[in-house]
Amino acid sequence: MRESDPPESRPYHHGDLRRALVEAACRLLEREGAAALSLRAVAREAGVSPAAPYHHFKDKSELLDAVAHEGWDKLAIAFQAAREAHTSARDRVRELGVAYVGFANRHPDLYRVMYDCSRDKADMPADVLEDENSAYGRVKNVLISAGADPADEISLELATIACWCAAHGLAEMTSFKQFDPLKDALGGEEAFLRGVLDHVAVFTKGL
Amino acid sequence: MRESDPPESRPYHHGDLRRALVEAACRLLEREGAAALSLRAVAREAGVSPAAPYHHFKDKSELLDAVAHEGWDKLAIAFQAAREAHTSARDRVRELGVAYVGFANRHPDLYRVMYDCSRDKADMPADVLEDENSAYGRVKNVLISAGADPADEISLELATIACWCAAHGLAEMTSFKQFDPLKDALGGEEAFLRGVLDHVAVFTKGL
DNA sequence: GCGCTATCTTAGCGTTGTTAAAATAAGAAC
DNA sequence: GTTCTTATTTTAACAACGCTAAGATAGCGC
Repeated sequence: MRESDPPESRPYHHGDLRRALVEAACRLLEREGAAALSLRAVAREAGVSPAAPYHHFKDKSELLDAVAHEGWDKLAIAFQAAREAHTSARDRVRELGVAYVGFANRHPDLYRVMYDCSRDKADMPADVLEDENSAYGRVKNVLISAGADPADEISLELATIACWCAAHGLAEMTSFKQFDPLKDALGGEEAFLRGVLDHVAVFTKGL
Repeated sequence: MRESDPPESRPYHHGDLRRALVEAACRLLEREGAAALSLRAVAREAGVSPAAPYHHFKDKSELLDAVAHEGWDKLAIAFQAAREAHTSARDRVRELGVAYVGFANRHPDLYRVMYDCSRDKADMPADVLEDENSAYGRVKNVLISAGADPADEISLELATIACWCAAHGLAEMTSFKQFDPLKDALGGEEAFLRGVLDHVAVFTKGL
């Protein structure tokens, strides 16, 4: 009785419904946007009844948490790509920001879910902040490799947060139409991002 | 038949229901938070039927627009207070940021409504950006008074946007619990804000 | 084979945003 | 001052939502 799985219609027990639900949610998010992401719609997309998800997630927000986690993983991948291939310290920091904002622009609804979850919990996922290879840790490392003093932990932390805040703010605002003329004048979205991020000079204290 | 207006129970026609609804919404926002801000709850708070608002607002989002507008006005007032009493250029820019983030911290749910509205329309309210005395214009002026070249319009615009993005990002993230140790180390929330904002050095190009 | 338990479905509750139709009041026309 | 018109408000209803309780189904240990 499932439409997208014609041959041997799915068994009563799904196998890994939890996984299927998260994927259905991501699919919906891309296809219909964040406003359309209801629990019932996700269940529909996965081909199960509206009550089925409650055996795998305590409530809707727990499903969204799982989606958000998926998002942070994807962001980490996008970051990895940006790390290579830039020589100057300034470039590396900036390009990390470009990658970050670029990700948010490519997946605006997913990005929204990610931050809504964080805000509701007043916390970002622990692994985003603590891991050496996490997004946050990576910014910190680039700052160090750019000359920031690793011994001055407080200043390093503040600089990292400043970077992150600017990137997050920009991620939420780049799509504002008011900036269109400026983007045109600079020759495109990416040039605009670089322009803004170049004004977030986190080096003033370090070099 | 209205509880909070005992003597001559309100007339059938309200007088200025539009105004009353916006105020009821603001009251609800402070008292119960953004999650509780339903159209029906607002109508309830104003003492009218669930359908009454539709004669003054096309739909819920239009009511929220009005609430958001109220918010931008309040922010402008908070900005006004911050303008005075700081000598160094750097101080003035930073304190504008502190005022901004402070406002967001004092009215987190209102701030959320303000930005959600902007995002849905992919635009901030025109008067926030265009007015000379608007928040945006004020940042620009402070940057000029701090030495930025008013002739280099593009760079000035980029710097202003950088400031705004950092402030917005910080506004949405200051309440994250991960930053608590750092706040303690620095001696409080305000010191933390100043610390972060000092790393957003938008002057590198100008002075 | 039997029962146990996890999984899924059906049915239903209370809430929401929104609309349609009827009720009410205020103002204009005469 | 009565009547007509129009703006405002109410009642009633719809579909969709999150969530819960009850029962159906099926895999697994025995």
